[in-house]
Amino acid sequence: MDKPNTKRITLNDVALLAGVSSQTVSRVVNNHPYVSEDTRRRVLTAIRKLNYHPNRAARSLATRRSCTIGVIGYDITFYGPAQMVTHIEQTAKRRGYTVILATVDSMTLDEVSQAVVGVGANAVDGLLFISPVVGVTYNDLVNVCGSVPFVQIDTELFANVPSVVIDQRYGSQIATQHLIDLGHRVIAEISGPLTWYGAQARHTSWRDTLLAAGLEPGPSVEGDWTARSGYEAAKRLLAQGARFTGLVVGNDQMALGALSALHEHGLRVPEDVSVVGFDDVPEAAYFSPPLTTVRQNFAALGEQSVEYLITLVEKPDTPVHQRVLYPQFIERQSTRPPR
Amino acid sequence: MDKPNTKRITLNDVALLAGVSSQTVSRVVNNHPYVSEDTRRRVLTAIRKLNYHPNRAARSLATRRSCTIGVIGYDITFYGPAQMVTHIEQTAKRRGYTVILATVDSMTLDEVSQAVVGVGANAVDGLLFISPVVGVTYNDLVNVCGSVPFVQIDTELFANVPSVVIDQRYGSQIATQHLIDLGHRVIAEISGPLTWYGAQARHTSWRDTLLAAGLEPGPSVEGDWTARSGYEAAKRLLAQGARFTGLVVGNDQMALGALSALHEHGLRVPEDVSVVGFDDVPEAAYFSPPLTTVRQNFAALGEQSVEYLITLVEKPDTPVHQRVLYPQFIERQSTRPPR
DNA sequence: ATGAATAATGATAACGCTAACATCATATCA
DNA sequence: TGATATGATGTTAGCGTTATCATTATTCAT
Repeated sequence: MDKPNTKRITLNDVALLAGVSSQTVSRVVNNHPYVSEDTRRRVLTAIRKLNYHPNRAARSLATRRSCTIGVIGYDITFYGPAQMVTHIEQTAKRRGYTVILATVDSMTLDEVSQAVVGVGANAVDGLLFISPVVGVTYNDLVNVCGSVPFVQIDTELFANVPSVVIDQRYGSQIATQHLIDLGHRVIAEISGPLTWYGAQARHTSWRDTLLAAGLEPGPSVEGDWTARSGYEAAKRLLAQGARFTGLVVGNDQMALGALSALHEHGLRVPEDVSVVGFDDVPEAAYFSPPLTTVRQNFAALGEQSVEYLITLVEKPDTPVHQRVLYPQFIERQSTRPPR
Repeated sequence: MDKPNTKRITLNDVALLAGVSSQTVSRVVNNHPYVSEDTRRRVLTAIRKLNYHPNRAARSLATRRSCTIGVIGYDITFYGPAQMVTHIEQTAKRRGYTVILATVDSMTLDEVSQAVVGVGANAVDGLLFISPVVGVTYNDLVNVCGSVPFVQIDTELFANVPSVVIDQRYGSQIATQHLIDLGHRVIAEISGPLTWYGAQARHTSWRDTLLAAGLEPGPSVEGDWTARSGYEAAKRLLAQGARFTGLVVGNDQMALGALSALHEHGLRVPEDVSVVGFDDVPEAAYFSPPLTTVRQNFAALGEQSVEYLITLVEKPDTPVHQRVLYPQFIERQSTRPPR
């Protein structure tokens, strides 16, 4: 199908074959006006015959645009981030953009700026930071990104920076309130790592909701999002002899671990303890018992951040703002009134 | 930190400031020999002062290399693929390469070639296909990729194409044999979608292993990898009145669904039915009961495929081969001898 | 019929970098 | 001492596009 001796096909080759100037071919390729129907057809035929594809590097050198966005992600193997990355890529593709991916091990200024350089700050029209943890500040990012517009995803709530976030405070509130409304009076928590904005928000909101209801916050232990850590956190809670009947957990994986620990301890869910998770991973409905949880729309998070970023790229003077999405409460069988 | 009026900093600006030619700056940037310690230092200082970063597009236009690899993935939200993507990116970074990501909804020739073009076949030094499903053939890919080297991951076993795969046939064999060795005689299966090479391999191997042991393969139902489908598949199995005591499931998520269905049906695991999964997702140890499963090393899959691809990029006449990795059996509490 | 608008094309110069060659010291050897 | 190697630099010419300007043919109103 291809030439054996791989010589790159350029605009000029097409122009020669079509009997026009390379500039005209460029016009056809870029859908510019002022090309007669006739030549357009001839050029298109030549393009197809030679299997020509424009060279991105050359184009972006001439245009100073790359139609590429960089995604800098912190730990994208978890369900949420993986979901986001997928939807970011799909939305970008739909809008004619390509995605360059880079991961960082920590959100330090050093690592992040290295990632930005790696992604090639000047080879990218915009940057997306999946930055759910405390680390570089907005001002750091401004410095690192220079004139490249960027959007942060899943970052601090109510910060006036270009970002798209979920109001997890609200999510945790409805989860906790749900347990209160069922009649629970001692409600413990297994939180995510408090270096994460989301974990922080959920934790604070759990406490505040209890206080607002005139209840003393139950014991709280910190996990690291994994099922294992949820298991261990629950063990620790039980070892402390805490007598809670409600348990709010920072995500579904940890909730699974907690379920396992409670079970081992001879406690039944929901008869003895009600458990509510966070995220609504696809598996949550098949835990035993099916998990009451708070659904986060990671897909929307990904999509909207890309849309926002592209707006910023194409209209640089768009005012900065934070878009806030709301999670949704999902009631299943892991919660019920205390006995 | 940056100039307010965003003028791009070029090699020339650095050269001017350092009082050398732009070529010398280029030499410094690319660590070429024949630059005196003294000028090198001067140039580096100038680079730092101006915060210069080489322009990728220009460089790759001049070099005809991009130090970028394209990853074309089919459904990367599942645990395995997400794991792979992460490790691909990390390995690539370590080796000085950047990753461009593209997803396809199906492995059809059409979609795949579109993705390859989208990724910019000519803006990429090599391509990685996460192609676990039946679809485009090796020859299709050769045509689509032209002279760009590529490696397939997690594809057909024993195909003599540049690829890195896990021997899932073997994995399913040890899983099934484990149940046989425990004394189970009726062993059912919930397979993944048989359009996936892996699902196919596991399915065939489950059957073959039983036949080799002189046993009749139990009933088999097809799922779609989700917990929901595992739940429904198990329901269907039970509705058929199948009297199996062993159940081999195509992945851990479906196994979770099956666990839930068995539980609902009043069957205890492992007392009444032994269940073995596949993948060893981090949650599997916290299912109830903890799941016996077959661990796949997705990290290694990702790493090795990148290493292989880079070899292909840098030494184009490397002979084609398939690297095969082996899964590992993990015994937990969901399997035991039948009563 | 004339000038002005407009459609269709081509020519030329960037874009920022590196490869390849050219140059000029300086060091090394017979 | 002259010939030769080699270290350190500069010059020039692309890489494959697109922007910009220039040119020609065509249409249309006056």
